[in-house]
Amino acid sequence: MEDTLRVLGYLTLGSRLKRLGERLQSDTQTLLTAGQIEVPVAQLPVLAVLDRLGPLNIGDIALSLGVAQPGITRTVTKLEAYGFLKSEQDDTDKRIRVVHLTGKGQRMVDEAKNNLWPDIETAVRQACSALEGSLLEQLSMLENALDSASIARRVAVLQGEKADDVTI
Amino acid sequence: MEDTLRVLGYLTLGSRLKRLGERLQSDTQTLLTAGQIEVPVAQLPVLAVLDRLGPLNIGDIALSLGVAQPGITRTVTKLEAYGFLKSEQDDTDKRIRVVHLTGKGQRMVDEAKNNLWPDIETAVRQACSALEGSLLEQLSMLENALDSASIARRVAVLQGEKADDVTI
DNA sequence: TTCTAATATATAACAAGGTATATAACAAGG
DNA sequence: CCTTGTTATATACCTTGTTATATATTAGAA
Repeated sequence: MEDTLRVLGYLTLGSRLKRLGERLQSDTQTLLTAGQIEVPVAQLPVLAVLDRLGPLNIGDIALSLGVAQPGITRTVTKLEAYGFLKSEQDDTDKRIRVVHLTGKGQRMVDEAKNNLWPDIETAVRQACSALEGSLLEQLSMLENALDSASIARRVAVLQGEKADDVTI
Repeated sequence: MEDTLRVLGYLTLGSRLKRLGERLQSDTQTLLTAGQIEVPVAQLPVLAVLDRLGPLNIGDIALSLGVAQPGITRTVTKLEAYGFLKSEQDDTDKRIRVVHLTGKGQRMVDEAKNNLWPDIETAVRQACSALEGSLLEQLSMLENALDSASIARRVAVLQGEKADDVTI
C-alpha cells in the first residue's frame, strides 16, 4: 500500500511535516514518561524557554515559540497547576502576567538537562546524521530511519552504553 | 527575541516540524478558499488517496495516509456530509465500509488537479529549491523563505504569470 | 453448531492547536 | 478628567489528532 503523503510530495508537505512531528513527539513522550518526567512533551518548550530567557510574560513566550497566544495561556495554566510554574501580575502594568519557573520546575528542568535531554538530542541527531539531498529526500530518509529504530530505541541504546548498533 | 525551537535544534524537532506543517497548511488553506474549493486542507489527503487508488475501506485509507483509524472515520463522515464522498457496506463482509468519491467529489478533485494543485506544488517546490545542507539547515532556510514570501504569495505570482520575482 | 478469538468500524474522552472575540488595563488627546 | 484606541490576556468554540474501548461481524476450532 503506497504512502500517499510521500507520493504527493510537495503538494501535501504540510500534512507530512505534521505527521512526522507528531511521531517524534510521541516517541519522545515515551522517554519522558519512562524517565519519571511527568510533563506532556508539547509543554516542554514553554519550560525550556523560561529556563533559557528567565521570567517572561505570556505574549513573549508565544513570540519566542512561534505559536498563538491562547495556546500559551492554556499551557501556562496547566504547568502552574502541576506546580512547575508560577505567575504574578506585573506591578506597573496589571494586564501583564509574568511567568517564571518554581523551584520544583527548575529542578525538573535541570534534571532533564543533565540526564534525558542530551540523549534525546543525540538520538535525534543520529537518526538525521545520514540524511542527504533535498528536503523531501531527507524527510523520506528520516522516516525510514525511524522505521528501523525509534528515538526511544536509540536512547535506550545510548543509555545502555553498549551502543549495540542501531540502523541509521 | 530568539526563536527557541530553532535554538534547541534536534531536541525539539518534533514541535518544530508540527509548527512548520501547520504554517504550510494554513497558507494552503487560504488558496483553496480563494479558489472556491471549500474543503479543509487537512481533509484533502483523503480525497486524493481515493482519487489515486479508487474505492477503499476506512482502514486502508488510514494505512495509506499513515494516521489513526478514528480520524479517518470522522473525516469520511464529514466529507460524506459535504457530498464529496459516499460509502456503502461491503456485500460479503458487513463490517467493511467501502468509501468512494461521488460525481461532485470527483469533479472537485479534477478541477483542483487541473488548476490549483500544480501551482501549489510548484510554489512549495520553489520555496524549497534553494535548500541545502542538513535537515535543520534546510528547515531554517525553508522557514526563512516562507517569511519572505508565503506559499499563497508564490501561487499568486505563478497565476499572475508575470513571475514578478519572489524571494526564495 | 456454538463458543471464542480476531477484525473493522464507531464512539468517547482527551490534548493541542487555531481564530475570533471579550475583558481589563493602559495611554494619549481634547 | 473623560473618551477613544491600543495592548495583554482570557475565554469560547472548532478542528484534528490521539488512545482506549464498545459494537458488530466474521472466522475458526471444538
